[in-house]
Amino acid sequence: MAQPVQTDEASVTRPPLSRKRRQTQAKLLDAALDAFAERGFHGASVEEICERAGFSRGAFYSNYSSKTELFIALYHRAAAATLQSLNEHTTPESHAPGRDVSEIVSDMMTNIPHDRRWYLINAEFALHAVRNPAAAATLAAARRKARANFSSRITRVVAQMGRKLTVPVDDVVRWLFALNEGGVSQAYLEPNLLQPHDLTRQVTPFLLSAVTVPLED
Amino acid sequence: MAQPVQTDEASVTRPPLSRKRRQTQAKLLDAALDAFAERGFHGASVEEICERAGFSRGAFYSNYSSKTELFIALYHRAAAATLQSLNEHTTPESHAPGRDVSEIVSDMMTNIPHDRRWYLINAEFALHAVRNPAAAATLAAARRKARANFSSRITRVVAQMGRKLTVPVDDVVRWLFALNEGGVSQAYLEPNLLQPHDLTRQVTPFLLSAVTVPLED
DNA sequence: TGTACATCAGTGAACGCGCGTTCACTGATGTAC
DNA sequence: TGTACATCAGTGAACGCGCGTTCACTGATGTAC
Repeated sequence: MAQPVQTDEASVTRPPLSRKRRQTQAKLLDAALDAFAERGFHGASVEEICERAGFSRGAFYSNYSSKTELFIALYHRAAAATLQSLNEHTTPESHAPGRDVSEIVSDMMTNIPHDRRWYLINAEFALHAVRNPAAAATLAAARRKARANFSSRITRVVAQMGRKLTVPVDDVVRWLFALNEGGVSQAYLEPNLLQPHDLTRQVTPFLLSAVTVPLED
Repeated sequence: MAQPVQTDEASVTRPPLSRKRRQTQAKLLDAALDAFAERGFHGASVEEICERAGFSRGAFYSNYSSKTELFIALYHRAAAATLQSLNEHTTPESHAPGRDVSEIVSDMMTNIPHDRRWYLINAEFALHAVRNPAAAATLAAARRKARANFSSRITRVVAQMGRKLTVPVDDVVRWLFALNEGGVSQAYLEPNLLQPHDLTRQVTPFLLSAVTVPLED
């Protein structure tokens, strides 16, 4: 009865969903985004999600086989959207004149879109993933993609600015992401002291100066 | 009936707990540490905690008025223990000869005790705190204490090594904590790729070199 | 040192409610001729 | 264009179970004399 939206097994060909069905699922996912963000996975009831979306609980289970599956579908949708928005920001920054690598990379980092709801859902999924290897694999894969995006953009910018890195670019990206994650977390804890990207903006220039040198050619 | 262990209102003088009672509470807290770490706040049932501790649920409610209150008591106990262990590490590091500030601070950071259970409980509490101002205040206060500990130790070490900081020490400590939090989180997600303090150990030297200069006197 | 009584600490059965999930059903949409 | 039928999409009442919490109780510990 339920139509799994995500499946690990490939080769499970399924008839495409009707327009109506896709709309219903989108509304359920929108409602779930708000509900999970406000109350967390356990705190948000299936009934609340359905009410917000304007459907009955039966409709829910006609589209998703469980609350967990809905959460996973929501995660995938949001992760895909984030990745796409990263790919669209594809480094026009480096064309700006009179700026150095530190500033450009700092801008790249602070241009990472942030959304409180997505932060909360991501954090909850990450916490779940520490206890659950399958979820950890999903999350690690999503993060690898995001890091790969930054690795290639940073590599390009560094070369364009006539410099080179003294450590592997993948390490630098991990450091930047760790810094950003911790900084965003501090900001959400003390919202009147810090904005989400404040720490990242402050530290990234120091870090990039410390790991780049002029390209000897 | 229940004996609140923590109270915001001061001046509520209460007779001291008997030895037996303190033992019971300690056993319940020990059991809760394991149970909450393994299954999370919602996943761990009161019954499971009581079973692990070797008590009935009635004993539980004779000591704590609710599951939430137990969690908070657990958080305070663990936070106090962590802080105490930090205060005991009170910078004998700087006596070692032939080392620079970067290495010493890097050691300080990587000597922060880490415990998977405590990480999980802390992360869950932090997530809760983003949605709950009262919890945010509690958590922010605990973190301020931990940062203050590092601020004073770093200030001392930097001066002893004949250098000075180019940015406020409190900012540097925030950056180091953000980096550490993000790094530990990455490590718990990919435990076979990273150890909890790997990123911190790699980055701290870069960061400290970038923000210290020789002391001109 | 023994007795009577009060308080303390913990027991365990019962309650009740919220919530995830199921299922028999109905109206709407699509299809064949 | 109309009719008959099958499939689709969603309804909403009901189920049942797990879990947090309560409460009447009992045995252990402390106190007064």
